[in-house]
Amino acid sequence: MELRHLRYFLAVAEASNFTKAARSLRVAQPALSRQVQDLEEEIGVDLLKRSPRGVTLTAEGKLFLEEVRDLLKRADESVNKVRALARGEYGELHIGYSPSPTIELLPPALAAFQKAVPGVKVLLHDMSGGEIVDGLRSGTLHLAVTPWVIGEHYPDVEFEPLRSYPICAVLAPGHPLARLKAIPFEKVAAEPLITLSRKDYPDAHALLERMFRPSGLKPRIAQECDSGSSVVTAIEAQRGITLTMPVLKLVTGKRLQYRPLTGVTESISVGIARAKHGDLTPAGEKFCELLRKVSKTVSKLRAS
Amino acid sequence: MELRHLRYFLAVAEASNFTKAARSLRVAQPALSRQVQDLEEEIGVDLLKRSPRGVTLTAEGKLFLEEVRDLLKRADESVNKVRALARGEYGELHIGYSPSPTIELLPPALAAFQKAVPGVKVLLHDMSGGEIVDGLRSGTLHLAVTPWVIGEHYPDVEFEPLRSYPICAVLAPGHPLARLKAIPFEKVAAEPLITLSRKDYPDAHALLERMFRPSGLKPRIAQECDSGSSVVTAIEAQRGITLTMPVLKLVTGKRLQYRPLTGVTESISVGIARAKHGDLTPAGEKFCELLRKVSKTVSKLRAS
DNA sequence: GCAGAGTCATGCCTTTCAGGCATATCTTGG
DNA sequence: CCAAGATATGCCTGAAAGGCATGACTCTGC
Repeated sequence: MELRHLRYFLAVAEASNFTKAARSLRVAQPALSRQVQDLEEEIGVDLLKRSPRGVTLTAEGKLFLEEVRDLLKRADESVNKVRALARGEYGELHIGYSPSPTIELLPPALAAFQKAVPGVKVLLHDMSGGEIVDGLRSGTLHLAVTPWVIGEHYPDVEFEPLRSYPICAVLAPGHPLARLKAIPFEKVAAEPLITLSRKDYPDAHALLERMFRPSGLKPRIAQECDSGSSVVTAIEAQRGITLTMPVLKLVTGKRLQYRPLTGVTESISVGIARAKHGDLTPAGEKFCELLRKVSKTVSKLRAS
Repeated sequence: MELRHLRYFLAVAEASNFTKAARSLRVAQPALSRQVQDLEEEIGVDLLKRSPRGVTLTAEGKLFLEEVRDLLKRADESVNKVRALARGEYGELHIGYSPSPTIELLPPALAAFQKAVPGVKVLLHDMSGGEIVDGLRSGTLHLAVTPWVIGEHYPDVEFEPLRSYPICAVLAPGHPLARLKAIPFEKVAAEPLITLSRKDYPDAHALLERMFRPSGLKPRIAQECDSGSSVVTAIEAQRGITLTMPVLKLVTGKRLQYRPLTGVTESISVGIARAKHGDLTPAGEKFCELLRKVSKTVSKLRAS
């Protein structure tokens, strides 16, 4: 049985007439007649009652007609779905991200994406840096928007920087250093530090090492937290300070003080991470394109 | 696109390997390779990533695989449904009937049928004689189990008698004639009669005429009812008597008295009515077969 | 580093079968 | 009783599915 048989049967059933169906299918009537005969023979059931003034459906034919209509419709829909997926207009896009550091990029990009390609479901996964790398390598994530320490490499994962942020000190409002407009690195280095956990955020620790190495100093890590919000709480509780990028102001508002550092060259990039060889779906590519566009707009805005 | 393409794609996707898939499909590998190429070309999407050690699915391929699995399964099920219908093991059977007169036949036949062919839904329609004839002619009903006056003919409807019942008089318990063991027809003819309505049950009236004609007497119809239960109520209320078959005892129990008639040759048959040329589904034929079987069993039982 | 085994693709030929044309058969309507 | 219109049948052709041999490529194991 082939789809041809079903298409032919459908045409005959709808026309109640071989001759007319043959015309609409642009085949000769005998060819059509034989194909339908073959179909009936193969399934072993008479579907049509032939008469010299057309055909009528048997009870079996009526049932089969319904089934065939459904089958052909589904076949069509299946092909269209796949084509839509190929055009990036259908499917799911799993994106790993860190909420706070991506606040400048992700929300506008998401809005633009949903407007441009409403057929694609975007699934956001709030994950730590380590989980993101694992997710990309295993294929669970299609891409990630995340901070990245330039110079750190993971096999099979590549990073495309979009925004670069200087590193600043974050203090509780009452902290003695808060009186300075800019804080020299040596002063900061002496303070107890609140950091993200080494297990979940190896990058953050790699960055710390890079910052401290030239000076020969050692960081005094007072506490490791497993999320950004815990860090904020710890700082408010006067347990220490932390070093991170200034965009977090957008999240923490006036609860914490941000001060630029002097004597530090390292910076934090935020951008797109993706698997090196697992090729991205068109929807994913489109999303990257939008992220780049948003990043350009934001860069201009900040420069002016 | 033909089902062949889908079957081939499915085999390749499941084997992740053209060569093995070709073996399981019993075609040569190049033939398979080309068919899948044709499929990809037709839908315009790459479904497989070829490599020198097998194939893997693209994202589009994964989606299409799911669709194809479903499609092929449904195609298979459709054919099986139609075959089951042709074998009489699937579908619906609309049966018109009169509840009381068919009490000997229908319940046992229904039970046997549901046991033998559980895939067929039997839909019972409680209808008057006239409605049954209309239903059979229009095709709403596949068949009917109903009383029939032998000798009455309707175009396009044929009747097969299964059981034949004598006609008896039905009286309220206190009725004067109830003292007789058997009632001569002339005595009955003088009584006021309760009948079914002429509009809905032309047969019942045809039967009355046949009974009265030889004697030259005229029936005194006191009341026409539109259902058997109304007749029962009217008799209990002493409005008159009625003439019908003795099986109704099984329904009315001791509420009414049944007395045989003398001097009457007419009888009432109960059996299968069906459209003359609209051929019955196999399920319908099977049901008729069971009715005949039940009728034989009952006849033997009553004879002994 | 190379041979070998495995992969999928390509070229060429054969075979199958869908499709076209002519025509037979049947029923209905005028 | 014939014409019109329906489906089925016989015969032939051509497109395309399939088979075989082979090519191109990549891993694996020696």
